[in-house]
Amino acid sequence: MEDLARAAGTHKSNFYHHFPGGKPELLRRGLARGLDALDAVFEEEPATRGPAAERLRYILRRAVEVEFDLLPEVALLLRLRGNSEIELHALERRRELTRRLTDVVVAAMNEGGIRSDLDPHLVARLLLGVETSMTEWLRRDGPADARSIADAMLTLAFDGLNP
Amino acid sequence: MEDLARAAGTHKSNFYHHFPGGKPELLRRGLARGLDALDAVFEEEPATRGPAAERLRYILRRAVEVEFDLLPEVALLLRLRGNSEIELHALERRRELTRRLTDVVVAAMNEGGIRSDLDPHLVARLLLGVETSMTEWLRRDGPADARSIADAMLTLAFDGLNP
DNA sequence: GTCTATAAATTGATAGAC
DNA sequence: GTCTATCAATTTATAGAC
Repeated sequence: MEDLARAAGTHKSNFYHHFPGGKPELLRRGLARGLDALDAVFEEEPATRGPAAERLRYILRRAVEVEFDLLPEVALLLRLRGNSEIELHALERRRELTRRLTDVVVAAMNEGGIRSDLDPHLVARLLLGVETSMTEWLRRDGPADARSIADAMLTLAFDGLNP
Repeated sequence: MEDLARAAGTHKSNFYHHFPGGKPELLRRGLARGLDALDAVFEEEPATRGPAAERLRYILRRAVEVEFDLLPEVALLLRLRGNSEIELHALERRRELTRRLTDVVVAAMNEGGIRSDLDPHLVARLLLGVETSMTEWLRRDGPADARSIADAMLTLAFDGLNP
């Protein structure tokens, strides 16, 4: 909290004065921002219509963009342990995200848009794992932009490494 | 430390009595175990000879097995922040692992074993990201074993989702 | 609104009895 | 070797002056 107040150019006491709720509320809001942004992707028009395989591609691409925009918040989602009510609630929301992604994977399999010989829940977890693990090395000022990273990620996920 | 001592069926003081170095040494050893195990995979015979694409498949498969065997230790590698000398050293070793994996990816590309239109360093990061993110949901007593998870992961990475 | 000072709780670690 | 008691540092949070 000392470091945060310093970064904001003030003191801890002033920070608490202007920000009721303290550390737990800070965590709650950060997690909510990341989760809301990822939830919102599923509500975007291209994520709700058309072939499920295309919706899946869209969602994965937009998720990379969200990570670029909300890097600290999404990074929090990678580090949840469930050590408090706030973390438990965020974990449940993260699981709900996995379920929504799984639903799209299942739909794409049923439509024949993607291969159907893999466990859809496992596929969703692996895809979400690639996404969230990016927060470890993504930098908004890094050499690659969101689009090129999403391109590579989608090529890897859909076309595979085989030549 | 209280929780750890309790889990070991004793008290903090007794824990410190039998384990010089305290918390930092505990972290150092945990990280070293995970890193040593992953390093060792690269030294195994199938990882050192034959087509690079096959070596890559072998390394990724063995990494899943290592995660099953050393779940808590490998999970630590996902949460490094560099807040101490110990973490900085572990981060450097984790980067070295990424470099070794990148080398195999580059070799596979040069041999024509995998597609070469992607940035090899990015590919290595994405693959390592899938691996490390598994520690979030892998359970040794879970429904799937290491082999079937590795199978699915390799199918996804090499053949892709396209039908 | 912003500061200094300090309370209150947690926790990494040790002393010392037995 | 194992325990109780406690220290000491850290850190979350507040009181109260200005």
